[in-house]
Amino acid sequence: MSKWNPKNGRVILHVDMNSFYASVEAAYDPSLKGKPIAIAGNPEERKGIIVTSSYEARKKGVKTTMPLWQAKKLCSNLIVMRPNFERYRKASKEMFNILFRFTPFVEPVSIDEGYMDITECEEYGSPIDIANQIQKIIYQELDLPCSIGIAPNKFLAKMASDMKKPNGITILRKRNVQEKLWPLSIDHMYGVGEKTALKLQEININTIGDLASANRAQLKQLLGINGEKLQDRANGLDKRAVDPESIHRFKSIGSSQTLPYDTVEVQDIDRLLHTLSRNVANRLSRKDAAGQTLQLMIRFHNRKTITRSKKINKHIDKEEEIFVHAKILFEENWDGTAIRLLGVTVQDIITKEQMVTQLDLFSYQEHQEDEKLYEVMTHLKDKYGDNIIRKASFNEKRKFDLKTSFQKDFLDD
DNA sequence: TCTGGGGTCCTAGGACCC
DNA sequence: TCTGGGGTCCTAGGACCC
Repeated sequence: MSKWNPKNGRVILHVDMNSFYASVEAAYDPSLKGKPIAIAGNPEERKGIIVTSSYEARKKGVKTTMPLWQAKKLCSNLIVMRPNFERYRKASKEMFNILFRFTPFVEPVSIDEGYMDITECEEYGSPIDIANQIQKIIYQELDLPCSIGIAPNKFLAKMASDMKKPNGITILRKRNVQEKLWPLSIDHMYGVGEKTALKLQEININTIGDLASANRAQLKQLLGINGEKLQDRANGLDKRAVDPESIHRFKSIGSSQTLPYDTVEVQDIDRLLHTLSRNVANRLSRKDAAGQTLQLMIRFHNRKTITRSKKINKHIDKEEEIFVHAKILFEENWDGTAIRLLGVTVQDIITKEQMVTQLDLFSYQEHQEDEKLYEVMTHLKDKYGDNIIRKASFNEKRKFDLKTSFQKDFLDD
């Protein structure tokens, strides 16, 4: 077997579990196998939409996010189950542990899919051998089906894993892009959603091949930087590394909930805000983290949705702190009409460990500077009054530097 | 009879600083 | 009375994904 050669490039796998939640349920209760299953929320609480469905249900036209009543109309013998996230998280963990047997370069991207960089995994055989082994082990040990894409980069691997479902293994080499990728409809491209597809179709870009050869300047004008990124991908180019650490660098933690009925009752609203704040606080505490920005989402009765956020002068992680800030934002932004959904998210998250480091730096450097500046400002305010800064004209302002000339003025005094 | 909940990344305008 | 432009932070919203 040939040694690794930089010229050969990387070998990336994308492992994608097939109708994951439904498959986990069927593995748990084998009597469900071969039957049309759907995982859906409770319609009594206005959460009756399809989260996932088995292939048997999909054959009848059942699709993710479809309202439950609509799915039942298409598939009268549909077996409907509530989601059991504990069960799915456990299966997910076991699945990723199997991937880690081959390499530490595993990047989970969601509960049911992940990338692997197997460039240096020759000891386990060729890429296709490895994909076969992974698929077999996941099936034997967990009784779960998956599709695997093999390619020189993440984008192509992702597109490849989508080509054969369920239980597929697809190799997508750069030299096959023209034949295998370009004929695909533009709305099948990863990264192209409904809005972008419409925009592209308007300028006569209907396939991935059309995008690959489109006028780059026009794309940039239409979609901004994303236009160039998508065109590179359409040409099979994607330099993103498989990053096993990305899972640890989470940036926000949030919780949102649709109310069983629209409400204007302050008790209902407060109860929900407390529940959401508690959810977020619990998850922050499990990750030993805190965040500096609080975001509130309000969906009104007419589905109009707004988000309002506020940066706070400290990192927060307790239920009460989160609640108080969420409540303030709510009061500032509620027009008194009925509420459908509320969401609370903590952003700008850092771990407690990082917080200690930052605090140390702050107290030894910036804090001292701040104190000096505060003295200066107090002095100037006493001398010139409260509006000194606001009164200064543009011209005067640009001549002065708060930190230097104000201090100089003060020290010369 | 409609349309959940968890995220990430990007953009854009105004404030503010230099 | 005339008067710039670049960089960063904050906030709101949009697009996308599973």
